[in-house]
Amino acid sequence: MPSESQHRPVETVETAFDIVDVLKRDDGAGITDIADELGLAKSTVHRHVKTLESRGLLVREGDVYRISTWFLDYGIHVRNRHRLYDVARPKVDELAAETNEKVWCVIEEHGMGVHIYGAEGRHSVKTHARIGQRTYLHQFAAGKAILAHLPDNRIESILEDYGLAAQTDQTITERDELHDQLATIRDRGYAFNREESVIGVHAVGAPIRNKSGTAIGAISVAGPANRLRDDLMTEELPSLLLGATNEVEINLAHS
Amino acid sequence: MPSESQHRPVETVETAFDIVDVLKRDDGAGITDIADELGLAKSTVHRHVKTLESRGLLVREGDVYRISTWFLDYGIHVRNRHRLYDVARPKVDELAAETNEKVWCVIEEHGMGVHIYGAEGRHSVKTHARIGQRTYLHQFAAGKAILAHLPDNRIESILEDYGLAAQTDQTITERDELHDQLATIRDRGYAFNREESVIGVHAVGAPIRNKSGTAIGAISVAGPANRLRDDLMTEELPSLLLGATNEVEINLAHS
DNA sequence: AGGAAACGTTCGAACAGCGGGAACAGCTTT
DNA sequence: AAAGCTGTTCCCGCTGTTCGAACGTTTCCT
Repeated sequence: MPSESQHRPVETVETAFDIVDVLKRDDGAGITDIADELGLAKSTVHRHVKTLESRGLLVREGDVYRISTWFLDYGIHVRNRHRLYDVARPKVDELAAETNEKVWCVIEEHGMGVHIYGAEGRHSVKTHARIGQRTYLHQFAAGKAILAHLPDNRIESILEDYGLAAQTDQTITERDELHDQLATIRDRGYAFNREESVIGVHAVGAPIRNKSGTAIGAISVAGPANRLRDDLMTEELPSLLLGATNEVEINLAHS
Repeated sequence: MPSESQHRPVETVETAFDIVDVLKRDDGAGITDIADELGLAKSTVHRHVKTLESRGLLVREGDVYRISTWFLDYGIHVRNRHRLYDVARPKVDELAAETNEKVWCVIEEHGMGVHIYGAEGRHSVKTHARIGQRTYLHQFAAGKAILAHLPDNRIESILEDYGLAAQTDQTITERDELHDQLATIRDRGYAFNREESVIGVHAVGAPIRNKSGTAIGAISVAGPANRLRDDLMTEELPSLLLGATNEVEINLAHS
Protein backbone atom coordinates (compact mmCIF):
# COMPACT_ATOMS: atom_id res chain seq x y z
CA MET A 1 0.00 0.00 0.00
CA PRO A 2 2.58 2.68 0.95
CA SER A 3 4.18 3.50 -2.40
CA GLU A 4 7.08 5.29 -0.73
CA SER A 5 7.99 4.93 2.90
CA GLN A 6 10.44 7.25 4.56
CA HIS A 7 10.00 5.69 7.96
CA ARG A 8 12.36 3.31 9.65
CA PRO A 9 10.43 0.32 11.00
CA VAL A 10 10.92 -1.17 14.42
CA GLU A 11 13.04 -4.13 13.44
CA THR A 12 12.49 -6.04 16.65
CA VAL A 13 8.75 -6.06 16.00
CA GLU A 14 9.34 -7.21 12.45
CA THR A 15 11.41 -10.17 13.59
CA ALA A 16 8.72 -11.06 16.12
CA PHE A 17 6.12 -11.24 13.37
CA ASP A 18 8.58 -12.96 11.06
CA ILE A 19 8.72 -15.68 13.69
CA VAL A 20 4.94 -15.81 13.90
CA ASP A 21 4.78 -16.06 10.11
CA VAL A 22 7.23 -18.93 10.05
CA LEU A 23 5.21 -20.74 12.69
CA LYS A 24 2.09 -20.23 10.62
CA ARG A 25 3.69 -21.30 7.35
CA ASP A 26 5.39 -24.38 8.75
CA ASP A 27 2.51 -25.15 11.09
CA GLY A 28 4.72 -25.21 14.15
CA ALA A 29 8.52 -25.31 14.43
CA GLY A 30 11.39 -25.52 16.89
CA ILE A 31 13.81 -22.80 17.91
CA THR A 32 16.60 -24.01 15.65
CA ASP A 33 14.33 -24.33 12.62
CA ILE A 34 13.10 -20.80 13.05
CA ALA A 35 16.60 -19.45 13.55
CA ASP A 36 17.86 -21.18 10.40
CA GLU A 37 14.91 -20.09 8.34
CA LEU A 38 15.27 -16.44 9.34
CA GLY A 39 19.04 -16.31 9.57
CA LEU A 40 18.99 -15.31 13.24
CA ALA A 41 20.92 -16.53 16.25
CA LYS A 42 19.23 -19.25 18.24
CA SER A 43 19.47 -17.16 21.38
CA THR A 44 17.62 -14.30 19.72
CA VAL A 45 14.83 -16.55 18.54
CA HIS A 46 14.68 -18.19 21.93
CA ARG A 47 14.14 -14.91 23.72
CA HIS A 48 11.47 -13.84 21.26
CA VAL A 49 9.66 -17.13 21.48
CA LYS A 50 9.72 -17.09 25.26
CA THR A 51 8.36 -13.57 25.25
CA LEU A 52 5.51 -14.49 22.94
CA GLU A 53 4.85 -17.67 24.90
CA SER A 54 4.66 -15.84 28.21
CA ARG A 55 2.03 -13.59 26.65
CA GLY A 56 0.12 -16.69 25.61
CA LEU A 57 0.58 -15.96 21.92
CA LEU A 58 2.53 -19.14 21.33
CA VAL A 59 2.02 -22.60 22.75
CA ARG A 60 4.63 -25.25 23.17
CA GLU A 61 3.34 -28.56 21.94
CA GLY A 62 5.88 -31.28 22.48
CA ASP A 63 8.98 -30.21 20.59
CA VAL A 64 7.45 -27.46 18.48
CA TYR A 65 5.96 -24.06 19.14
CA ARG A 66 2.66 -23.13 17.54
CA ILE A 67 0.56 -20.00 17.20
CA SER A 68 -2.06 -19.90 19.92
CA THR A 69 -5.77 -19.24 19.90
CA TRP A 70 -5.17 -15.68 21.05
CA PHE A 71 -4.98 -14.88 17.37
CA LEU A 72 -8.44 -16.38 17.00
CA ASP A 73 -9.63 -14.05 19.73
CA TYR A 74 -8.11 -11.03 18.03
CA GLY A 75 -9.38 -12.11 14.63
CA ILE A 76 -12.96 -12.81 15.60
CA HIS A 77 -12.99 -9.50 17.44
CA VAL A 78 -11.93 -7.73 14.26
CA ARG A 79 -14.66 -9.45 12.29
CA ASN A 80 -17.40 -8.85 14.80
CA ARG A 81 -16.55 -5.19 15.12
CA HIS A 82 -16.55 -4.64 11.36
CA ARG A 83 -19.51 -2.49 10.38
CA LEU A 84 -20.38 -4.84 7.52
CA TYR A 85 -20.45 -8.08 9.48
CA ASP A 86 -23.66 -7.74 11.48
CA VAL A 87 -25.55 -6.31 8.53
CA ALA A 88 -24.32 -8.67 5.84
CA ARG A 89 -24.37 -11.94 7.74
CA PRO A 90 -28.14 -12.56 7.74
CA LYS A 91 -28.34 -11.67 4.05
CA VAL A 92 -25.50 -14.05 3.23
CA ASP A 93 -27.30 -16.81 5.10
CA GLU A 94 -30.50 -16.04 3.22
CA LEU A 95 -28.78 -16.12 -0.13
CA ALA A 96 -27.17 -19.44 0.67
CA ALA A 97 -30.55 -20.89 1.55
CA GLU A 98 -32.18 -19.48 -1.59
CA THR A 99 -29.48 -20.43 -4.05
CA ASN A 100 -28.18 -23.60 -2.37
CA GLU A 101 -24.69 -22.45 -3.30
CA LYS A 102 -21.72 -21.12 -1.38
CA VAL A 103 -22.07 -17.43 -0.56
CA TRP A 104 -19.25 -15.19 0.63
CA CYS A 105 -18.99 -11.75 2.16
CA VAL A 106 -15.74 -10.09 1.18
CA ILE A 107 -14.29 -6.78 2.31
CA GLU A 108 -11.51 -4.66 0.90
CA GLU A 109 -8.42 -4.06 2.99
CA HIS A 110 -5.05 -2.74 1.87
CA GLY A 111 -6.11 -3.31 -1.72
CA MET A 112 -6.94 -6.97 -1.28
CA GLY A 113 -10.15 -8.91 -0.83
CA VAL A 114 -10.65 -10.58 2.55
CA HIS A 115 -13.27 -13.29 3.06
CA ILE A 116 -14.87 -12.47 6.37
CA TYR A 117 -17.97 -14.66 6.32
CA GLY A 118 -19.18 -17.61 4.28
CA ALA A 119 -22.42 -19.57 4.32
CA GLU A 120 -22.95 -23.04 2.94
CA GLY A 121 -25.84 -23.77 0.62
CA ARG A 122 -27.27 -27.26 0.54
CA HIS A 123 -25.29 -28.22 -2.59
CA SER A 124 -22.42 -25.85 -2.13
CA VAL A 125 -19.02 -26.88 -3.38
CA LYS A 126 -16.38 -27.49 -0.74
CA THR A 127 -14.62 -24.38 -1.71
CA HIS A 128 -11.00 -23.44 -1.72
CA ALA A 129 -11.62 -20.24 0.23
CA ARG A 130 -11.40 -19.95 4.01
CA ILE A 131 -12.46 -17.26 6.39
CA GLY A 132 -9.68 -14.71 6.62
CA GLN A 133 -8.30 -15.57 3.21
CA ARG A 134 -6.85 -12.71 1.20
CA THR A 135 -7.16 -12.68 -2.57
CA TYR A 136 -6.09 -10.22 -5.25
CA LEU A 137 -9.08 -8.19 -6.26
CA HIS A 138 -8.73 -8.86 -9.99
CA GLN A 139 -8.89 -12.61 -9.54
CA PHE A 140 -12.50 -13.16 -8.51
CA ALA A 141 -16.05 -11.89 -8.84
CA ALA A 142 -16.39 -10.17 -5.49
CA GLY A 143 -12.97 -8.60 -5.94
CA LYS A 144 -13.73 -7.22 -9.38
CA ALA A 145 -17.04 -5.87 -8.13
CA ILE A 146 -15.15 -4.02 -5.40
CA LEU A 147 -12.35 -2.85 -7.67
CA ALA A 148 -14.82 -1.44 -10.19
CA HIS A 149 -16.34 0.75 -7.51
CA LEU A 150 -13.22 2.30 -6.06
CA PRO A 151 -11.91 5.78 -6.94
CA ASP A 152 -9.73 5.77 -10.05
CA ASN A 153 -6.55 6.70 -8.20
CA ARG A 154 -7.00 3.85 -5.76
CA ILE A 155 -7.54 1.41 -8.63
CA GLU A 156 -4.33 2.58 -10.22
CA SER A 157 -2.28 2.38 -7.05
CA ILE A 158 -3.60 -1.12 -6.29
CA LEU A 159 -2.72 -2.36 -9.77
CA GLU A 160 0.65 -0.70 -9.38
CA ASP A 161 1.29 -2.39 -6.05
CA TYR A 162 0.12 -5.90 -6.83
CA GLY A 163 0.12 -6.29 -10.61
CA LEU A 164 -2.09 -8.86 -12.32
CA ALA A 165 -0.87 -12.26 -11.20
CA ALA A 166 -2.62 -15.27 -12.72
CA GLN A 167 -4.39 -17.88 -10.63
CA THR A 168 -5.73 -19.99 -13.51
CA ASP A 169 -5.38 -19.63 -17.26
CA GLN A 170 -8.63 -17.67 -17.22
CA THR A 171 -7.44 -15.02 -14.78
CA ILE A 172 -7.32 -11.52 -16.23
CA THR A 173 -3.70 -10.56 -16.72
CA GLU A 174 -4.02 -7.72 -19.21
CA ARG A 175 -4.61 -4.23 -17.97
CA ASP A 176 -6.78 -3.27 -20.93
CA GLU A 177 -9.03 -6.26 -20.53
CA LEU A 178 -9.41 -5.54 -16.84
CA HIS A 179 -10.39 -1.95 -17.44
CA ASP A 180 -12.92 -3.03 -20.06
CA GLN A 181 -14.47 -5.47 -17.63
CA LEU A 182 -14.50 -2.92 -14.82
CA ALA A 183 -16.42 -0.51 -17.03
CA THR A 184 -18.96 -3.21 -17.84
CA ILE A 185 -19.25 -4.10 -14.16
CA ARG A 186 -19.86 -0.48 -13.25
CA ASP A 187 -22.55 -0.36 -15.93
CA ARG A 188 -24.57 -3.35 -14.92
CA GLY A 189 -23.68 -3.37 -11.23
CA TYR A 190 -22.25 -6.87 -10.81
CA ALA A 191 -19.31 -9.04 -11.86
CA PHE A 192 -18.77 -12.55 -13.17
CA ASN A 193 -15.97 -14.99 -12.51
CA ARG A 194 -15.66 -17.82 -15.01
CA GLU A 195 -12.95 -20.15 -13.76
CA GLU A 196 -10.67 -17.20 -13.13
CA SER A 197 -9.74 -18.26 -9.61
CA VAL A 198 -10.52 -21.98 -9.58
CA ILE A 199 -10.97 -24.26 -12.57
CA GLY A 200 -14.52 -25.55 -12.67
CA VAL A 201 -15.95 -22.80 -10.48
CA HIS A 202 -18.08 -19.87 -11.59
CA ALA A 203 -19.27 -16.99 -9.47
CA VAL A 204 -21.29 -13.79 -9.46
CA GLY A 205 -20.39 -10.85 -7.25
CA ALA A 206 -22.03 -7.53 -6.40
CA PRO A 207 -20.51 -4.62 -4.52
CA ILE A 208 -21.60 -3.06 -1.25
CA ARG A 209 -21.14 0.69 -1.42
CA ASN A 210 -21.21 3.43 1.17
CA LYS A 211 -23.11 6.68 0.79
CA SER A 212 -20.46 8.19 -1.47
CA GLY A 213 -20.61 5.23 -3.84
CA THR A 214 -17.26 3.69 -2.94
CA ALA A 215 -17.24 -0.07 -2.48
CA ILE A 216 -16.33 -1.29 0.99
CA GLY A 217 -17.04 -4.94 0.26
CA ALA A 218 -19.01 -7.38 -1.84
CA ILE A 219 -21.16 -10.47 -1.72
CA SER A 220 -20.65 -13.36 -4.11
CA VAL A 221 -22.32 -16.63 -5.01
CA ALA A 222 -20.06 -19.43 -6.22
CA GLY A 223 -20.76 -22.87 -7.61
CA PRO A 224 -19.75 -25.49 -10.14
CA ALA A 225 -19.38 -24.18 -13.68
CA ASN A 226 -21.84 -26.68 -15.09
CA ARG A 227 -24.57 -25.56 -12.72
CA LEU A 228 -23.90 -21.82 -12.81
CA ARG A 229 -24.60 -21.01 -16.46
CA ASP A 230 -27.19 -19.62 -18.85
CA ASP A 231 -30.04 -17.67 -17.30
CA LEU A 232 -29.28 -18.76 -13.76
CA MET A 233 -25.84 -17.21 -14.03
CA THR A 234 -26.74 -14.13 -16.07
CA GLU A 235 -30.21 -13.29 -14.76
CA GLU A 236 -31.45 -15.04 -11.64
CA LEU A 237 -28.37 -14.90 -9.46
CA PRO A 238 -27.53 -11.28 -10.29
CA SER A 239 -31.08 -10.27 -9.46
CA LEU A 240 -31.02 -12.09 -6.12
CA LEU A 241 -27.60 -10.66 -5.36
CA LEU A 242 -28.53 -7.09 -6.13
CA GLY A 243 -31.59 -7.42 -3.94
CA ALA A 244 -29.41 -8.53 -1.06
CA THR A 245 -26.67 -5.95 -1.52
CA ASN A 246 -29.20 -3.16 -1.85
CA GLU A 247 -30.74 -4.13 1.46
CA VAL A 248 -27.34 -4.30 3.05
CA GLU A 249 -26.46 -0.86 1.75
CA ILE A 250 -29.66 0.59 3.15
CA ASN A 251 -29.19 -1.01 6.55
CA LEU A 252 -25.60 0.13 6.54
CA ALA A 253 -26.60 3.74 5.98
CA HIS A 254 -28.94 3.68 8.97
CA SER A 255 -26.61 2.27 11.59
CA MET B 1 1.35 -20.11 33.31
CA PRO B 2 5.11 -20.06 33.91
CA SER B 3 5.34 -20.24 37.72
CA GLU B 4 8.97 -19.15 37.64
CA SER B 5 10.59 -17.30 34.80
CA GLN B 6 14.16 -16.22 34.87
CA HIS B 7 14.07 -14.87 31.34
CA ARG B 8 14.07 -11.25 30.35
CA PRO B 9 11.36 -10.61 27.80
CA VAL B 10 11.86 -8.60 24.62
CA GLU B 11 10.30 -5.38 25.78
CA THR B 12 9.90 -3.94 22.30
CA VAL B 13 7.70 -6.87 21.36
CA GLU B 14 5.69 -6.42 24.52
CA THR B 15 4.98 -2.79 23.74
CA ALA B 16 3.97 -3.74 20.21
CA PHE B 17 1.38 -6.15 21.56
CA ASP B 18 0.40 -3.69 24.26
CA ILE B 19 -0.53 -1.36 21.43
CA VAL B 20 -2.47 -4.10 19.68
CA ASP B 21 -4.28 -4.82 22.93
CA VAL B 22 -5.22 -1.19 23.39
CA LEU B 23 -6.55 -1.06 19.85
CA LYS B 24 -8.58 -4.17 20.53
CA ARG B 25 -9.91 -2.95 23.87
CA ASP B 26 -10.79 0.55 22.68
CA ASP B 27 -11.90 -0.69 19.28
CA GLY B 28 -9.56 1.64 17.43
CA ALA B 29 -7.57 4.63 18.68
CA GLY B 30 -5.26 7.44 17.62
CA ILE B 31 -1.55 7.79 18.26
CA THR B 32 -1.96 10.21 21.15
CA ASP B 33 -4.62 8.09 22.85
CA ILE B 34 -2.41 5.02 22.70
CA ALA B 35 0.61 6.93 23.98
CA ASP B 36 -1.35 8.34 26.91
CA GLU B 37 -2.89 5.00 27.77
CA LEU B 38 0.45 3.20 27.79
CA GLY B 39 2.57 6.01 29.16
CA LEU B 40 4.81 6.09 26.09
CA ALA B 41 6.11 8.92 23.94
CA LYS B 42 4.06 9.75 20.89
CA SER B 43 7.08 9.22 18.66
CA THR B 44 7.56 5.72 20.00
CA VAL B 45 3.95 4.77 19.43
CA HIS B 46 4.04 6.36 16.01
CA ARG B 47 6.98 4.27 14.90
CA HIS B 48 5.39 1.09 16.21
CA VAL B 49 2.06 1.81 14.59
CA LYS B 50 3.67 2.60 11.25
CA THR B 51 5.63 -0.63 11.44
CA LEU B 52 2.53 -2.66 12.13
CA GLU B 53 0.57 -0.81 9.48
CA SER B 54 3.20 -1.40 6.82
CA ARG B 55 2.91 -5.10 7.59
CA GLY B 56 -0.83 -4.82 7.11
CA LEU B 57 -1.55 -5.69 10.73
CA LEU B 58 -3.19 -2.35 11.40
CA VAL B 59 -5.50 -0.32 9.21
CA ARG B 60 -5.98 3.40 9.35
CA GLU B 61 -9.63 4.24 9.24
CA GLY B 62 -10.17 7.99 9.23
CA ASP B 63 -8.53 9.26 12.37
CA VAL B 64 -8.09 5.98 14.21
CA TYR B 65 -6.04 2.87 13.72
CA ARG B 66 -7.68 -0.53 14.00
CA ILE B 67 -6.55 -4.12 14.09
CA SER B 68 -6.71 -5.64 10.64
CA THR B 69 -8.12 -8.87 9.30
CA TRP B 70 -4.65 -10.40 9.23
CA PHE B 71 -5.45 -11.49 12.75
CA LEU B 72 -8.51 -13.26 11.37
CA ASP B 73 -6.26 -15.05 8.92
CA TYR B 74 -3.87 -16.11 11.68
CA GLY B 75 -6.71 -17.11 13.97
CA ILE B 76 -8.69 -19.19 11.52
CA HIS B 77 -5.46 -20.87 10.54
CA VAL B 78 -4.85 -21.80 14.16
CA ARG B 79 -8.34 -23.21 14.48
CA ASN B 80 -8.28 -25.17 11.24
CA ARG B 81 -4.95 -26.73 12.04
CA HIS B 82 -6.04 -27.83 15.50
CA ARG B 83 -6.30 -31.59 15.62
CA LEU B 84 -9.70 -31.38 17.35
CA TYR B 85 -11.40 -29.05 14.92
CA ASP B 86 -11.98 -31.29 11.93
CA VAL B 87 -13.04 -34.20 14.10
CA ALA B 88 -15.28 -32.36 16.52
CA ARG B 89 -17.04 -30.00 14.14
CA PRO B 90 -19.44 -32.48 12.51
CA LYS B 91 -20.34 -33.92 15.91
CA VAL B 92 -21.03 -30.48 17.30
CA ASP B 93 -23.31 -29.76 14.35
CA GLU B 94 -25.09 -33.06 14.91
CA LEU B 95 -25.61 -32.37 18.58
CA ALA B 96 -27.00 -28.93 17.86
CA ALA B 97 -29.49 -30.44 15.41
CA GLU B 98 -30.49 -33.19 17.86
CA THR B 99 -30.83 -31.03 20.96
CA ASN B 100 -31.90 -27.74 19.33
CA GLU B 101 -29.62 -25.99 21.79
CA LYS B 102 -26.31 -24.17 21.54
CA VAL B 103 -23.36 -26.54 21.40
CA TRP B 104 -19.74 -25.55 21.90
CA CYS B 105 -16.39 -27.15 21.33
CA VAL B 106 -13.84 -25.91 23.84
CA ILE B 107 -10.13 -26.62 24.07
CA GLU B 108 -7.67 -26.12 26.88
CA GLU B 109 -4.79 -23.72 26.38
CA HIS B 110 -2.51 -22.22 28.98
CA GLY B 111 -4.93 -23.40 31.66
CA MET B 112 -7.96 -21.66 30.22
CA GLY B 113 -10.89 -22.81 28.12
CA VAL B 114 -11.07 -21.47 24.57
CA HIS B 115 -14.26 -21.67 22.52
CA ILE B 116 -13.13 -22.73 19.07
CA TYR B 117 -16.40 -23.75 17.45
CA GLY B 118 -20.08 -23.28 18.20
CA ALA B 119 -23.21 -24.51 16.46
CA GLU B 120 -26.66 -23.04 16.78
CA GLY B 121 -29.63 -25.28 17.58
CA ARG B 122 -33.05 -24.24 16.38
CA HIS B 123 -34.01 -22.76 19.77
CA SER B 124 -30.57 -21.93 20.99
CA VAL B 125 -30.12 -18.95 23.26
CA LYS B 126 -28.16 -16.06 21.83
CA THR B 127 -25.29 -16.85 24.04
CA HIS B 128 -22.75 -14.67 25.67
CA ALA B 129 -19.83 -16.70 24.31
CA ARG B 130 -18.00 -15.94 21.08
CA ILE B 131 -15.52 -17.93 19.06
CA GLY B 132 -12.07 -17.35 20.49
CA GLN B 133 -13.39 -16.47 23.92
CA ARG B 134 -11.27 -17.54 26.87
CA THR B 135 -12.91 -18.57 30.11
CA TYR B 136 -11.56 -19.80 33.43
CA LEU B 137 -11.97 -23.55 33.56
CA HIS B 138 -13.77 -23.61 36.91
CA GLN B 139 -16.53 -21.33 35.68
CA PHE B 140 -18.39 -23.53 33.20
CA ALA B 141 -19.37 -27.07 32.32
CA ALA B 142 -16.90 -27.72 29.53
CA GLY B 143 -14.13 -26.19 31.62
CA LYS B 144 -14.85 -28.30 34.67
CA ALA B 145 -15.02 -31.40 32.47
CA ILE B 146 -11.56 -30.55 31.18
CA LEU B 147 -10.15 -29.61 34.56
CA ALA B 148 -11.33 -32.86 36.11
CA HIS B 149 -9.38 -34.83 33.55
CA LEU B 150 -6.03 -33.11 33.81
CA PRO B 151 -3.07 -34.45 35.81
CA ASP B 152 -3.19 -33.44 39.48
CA ASN B 153 -0.13 -31.23 39.30
CA ARG B 154 -1.55 -29.30 36.36
CA ILE B 155 -4.82 -28.79 38.21
CA GLU B 156 -2.92 -27.39 41.16
CA SER B 157 -0.77 -25.07 39.11
CA ILE B 158 -3.78 -23.77 37.19
CA LEU B 159 -5.67 -23.03 40.42
CA GLU B 160 -2.52 -21.41 41.75
CA ASP B 161 -2.15 -19.20 38.70
CA TYR B 162 -5.73 -18.08 38.22
CA GLY B 163 -7.54 -18.61 41.52
CA LEU B 164 -11.31 -19.05 41.65
CA ALA B 165 -12.82 -15.80 40.46
CA ALA B 166 -16.62 -15.58 40.52
CA GLN B 167 -18.68 -14.87 37.41
CA THR B 168 -22.11 -15.19 39.02
CA ASP B 169 -23.15 -15.89 42.59
CA GLN B 170 -23.30 -19.56 41.65
CA THR B 171 -19.71 -19.81 40.48
CA ILE B 172 -17.56 -22.18 42.52
CA THR B 173 -15.18 -20.13 44.61
CA GLU B 174 -14.17 -22.62 47.27
CA ARG B 175 -11.31 -24.97 46.61
CA ASP B 176 -12.88 -27.82 48.58
CA GLU B 177 -16.15 -27.61 46.73
CA LEU B 178 -14.35 -27.58 43.41
CA HIS B 179 -12.34 -30.67 44.28
CA ASP B 180 -15.51 -32.47 45.38
CA GLN B 181 -17.18 -31.63 42.09
CA LEU B 182 -14.14 -32.64 40.08
CA ALA B 183 -14.17 -36.04 41.78
CA THR B 184 -17.84 -36.48 40.93
CA ILE B 185 -17.20 -35.40 37.35
CA ARG B 186 -14.40 -37.91 37.01
CA ASP B 187 -16.75 -40.58 38.35
CA ARG B 188 -19.67 -40.06 36.04
CA GLY B 189 -17.75 -38.62 33.10
CA TYR B 190 -19.51 -35.29 32.60
CA ALA B 191 -20.06 -31.93 34.28
CA PHE B 192 -22.98 -29.60 34.99
CA ASN B 193 -23.14 -25.83 35.03
CA ARG B 194 -26.12 -24.37 36.82
CA GLU B 195 -26.02 -20.62 36.33
CA GLU B 196 -22.35 -20.58 37.27
CA SER B 197 -21.29 -18.50 34.28
CA VAL B 198 -24.51 -16.78 33.18
CA ILE B 199 -27.67 -16.33 35.23
CA GLY B 200 -30.49 -18.27 33.65
CA VAL B 201 -28.27 -20.60 31.66
CA HIS B 202 -27.57 -24.25 32.38
CA ALA B 203 -25.14 -26.51 30.58
CA VAL B 204 -23.74 -30.00 30.41
CA GLY B 205 -20.16 -30.70 29.36
CA ALA B 206 -18.14 -33.81 28.62
CA PRO B 207 -14.39 -34.06 28.12
CA ILE B 208 -12.48 -35.20 25.06
CA ARG B 209 -9.44 -37.19 26.17
CA ASN B 210 -6.36 -38.41 24.36
CA LYS B 211 -5.00 -41.94 24.58
CA SER B 212 -3.42 -41.32 27.96
CA GLY B 213 -6.70 -40.09 29.43
CA THR B 214 -5.79 -36.42 29.68
CA ALA B 215 -8.45 -33.97 28.53
CA ILE B 216 -7.53 -31.83 25.55
CA GLY B 217 -10.95 -30.26 25.18
CA ALA B 218 -14.65 -30.68 25.78
CA ILE B 219 -18.06 -30.39 24.19
CA SER B 220 -20.95 -28.70 25.94
CA VAL B 221 -24.66 -28.13 25.44
CA ALA B 222 -26.10 -24.94 26.87
CA GLY B 223 -29.64 -23.63 27.16
CA PRO B 224 -32.12 -21.76 29.30
CA ALA B 225 -32.34 -23.01 32.87
CA ASN B 226 -36.07 -23.61 32.65
CA ARG B 227 -35.66 -25.91 29.67
CA LEU B 228 -32.51 -27.72 30.75
CA ARG B 229 -33.70 -29.51 33.90
CA ASP B 230 -34.92 -32.82 35.30
CA ASP B 231 -34.28 -35.87 33.15
CA LEU B 232 -33.31 -33.90 30.06
CA MET B 233 -30.49 -32.29 32.00
CA THR B 234 -29.38 -35.28 34.05
CA GLU B 235 -30.00 -38.17 31.67
CA GLU B 236 -30.74 -37.40 28.05
CA LEU B 237 -28.20 -34.70 27.34
CA PRO B 238 -25.36 -36.46 29.15
CA SER B 239 -26.06 -39.60 27.17
CA LEU B 240 -26.09 -37.77 23.85
CA LEU B 241 -22.96 -35.89 24.82
CA LEU B 242 -21.02 -38.96 25.85
CA GLY B 243 -21.96 -40.65 22.61
CA ALA B 244 -20.56 -37.72 20.69
CA THR B 245 -17.37 -37.31 22.71
CA ASN B 246 -16.66 -41.03 22.54
CA GLU B 247 -16.87 -40.94 18.78
CA VAL B 248 -14.63 -37.91 18.68
CA GLU B 249 -12.08 -39.63 20.88
CA ILE B 250 -12.04 -42.68 18.64
CA ASN B 251 -11.69 -40.65 15.47
CA LEU B 252 -8.99 -38.62 17.14
CA ALA B 253 -6.97 -41.73 17.97
CA HIS B 254 -7.02 -42.86 14.35
CA SER B 255 -5.84 -39.70 12.66
C1' DA C 1 26.21 -49.29 25.44
C1' DG C 2 28.51 -45.51 24.36
C1' DG C 3 29.39 -41.57 21.67
C1' DA C 4 27.96 -38.02 18.70
C1' DA C 5 24.74 -35.01 17.10
C1' DA C 6 20.97 -31.97 17.82
C1' DC C 7 18.05 -29.78 20.66
C1' DG C 8 16.72 -25.85 23.95
C1' DT C 9 18.84 -23.01 27.21
C1' DT C 10 21.99 -19.58 29.65
C1' DC C 11 25.47 -16.02 29.88
C1' DG C 12 28.24 -11.81 28.99
C1' DA C 13 29.73 -8.33 26.02
C1' DA C 14 29.23 -4.81 22.26
C1' DC C 15 27.08 -1.81 19.48
C1' DA C 16 22.90 -1.22 16.84
C1' DG C 17 18.75 0.75 17.29
C1' DC C 18 14.88 1.80 20.44
C1' DG C 19 12.77 5.37 23.15
C1' DG C 20 12.08 10.07 24.37
C1' DG C 21 11.73 15.12 23.98
C1' DA C 22 11.24 18.99 21.29
C1' DA C 23 10.09 21.09 17.20
C1' DC C 24 7.25 20.98 12.89
C1' DA C 25 3.08 20.84 9.94
C1' DG C 26 -1.76 20.34 9.03
C1' DC C 27 -6.31 20.84 10.67
C1' DT C 28 -10.26 22.37 13.23
C1' DT C 29 -11.96 25.37 16.87
C1' DT C 30 -12.87 29.66 19.25
C1' DA D 1 -5.82 35.23 13.89
C1' DA D 2 -4.20 32.51 17.21
C1' DA D 3 -4.48 28.69 20.14
C1' DG D 4 -5.47 23.96 20.57
C1' DC D 5 -5.45 19.53 18.86
C1' DT D 6 -3.77 16.08 15.85
C1' DG D 7 0.08 13.07 13.37
C1' DT D 8 4.74 13.45 11.95
C1' DT D 9 9.92 14.12 11.80
C1' DC D 10 14.36 14.80 13.62
C1' DC D 11 18.44 13.66 16.50
C1' DC D 12 20.77 12.22 20.51
C1' DG D 13 21.82 9.12 24.54
C1' DC D 14 21.56 5.08 26.67
C1' DT D 15 19.04 1.01 27.11
C1' DG D 16 18.10 -3.37 25.60
C1' DT D 17 18.64 -6.42 21.60
C1' DT D 18 21.56 -9.25 19.25
C1' DC D 19 25.13 -12.66 18.67
C1' DG D 20 28.50 -16.33 19.64
C1' DA D 21 30.03 -19.51 22.55
C1' DA D 22 29.37 -22.72 26.12
C1' DC D 23 26.25 -25.66 28.93
C1' DG D 24 22.98 -29.49 30.08
C1' DT D 25 19.70 -32.96 28.16
C1' DT D 26 17.79 -35.85 25.26
C1' DT D 27 17.79 -38.52 20.99
C1' DC D 28 19.71 -40.94 17.55
C1' DC D 29 23.06 -43.89 15.46
C1' DT D 30 26.61 -47.34 15.10
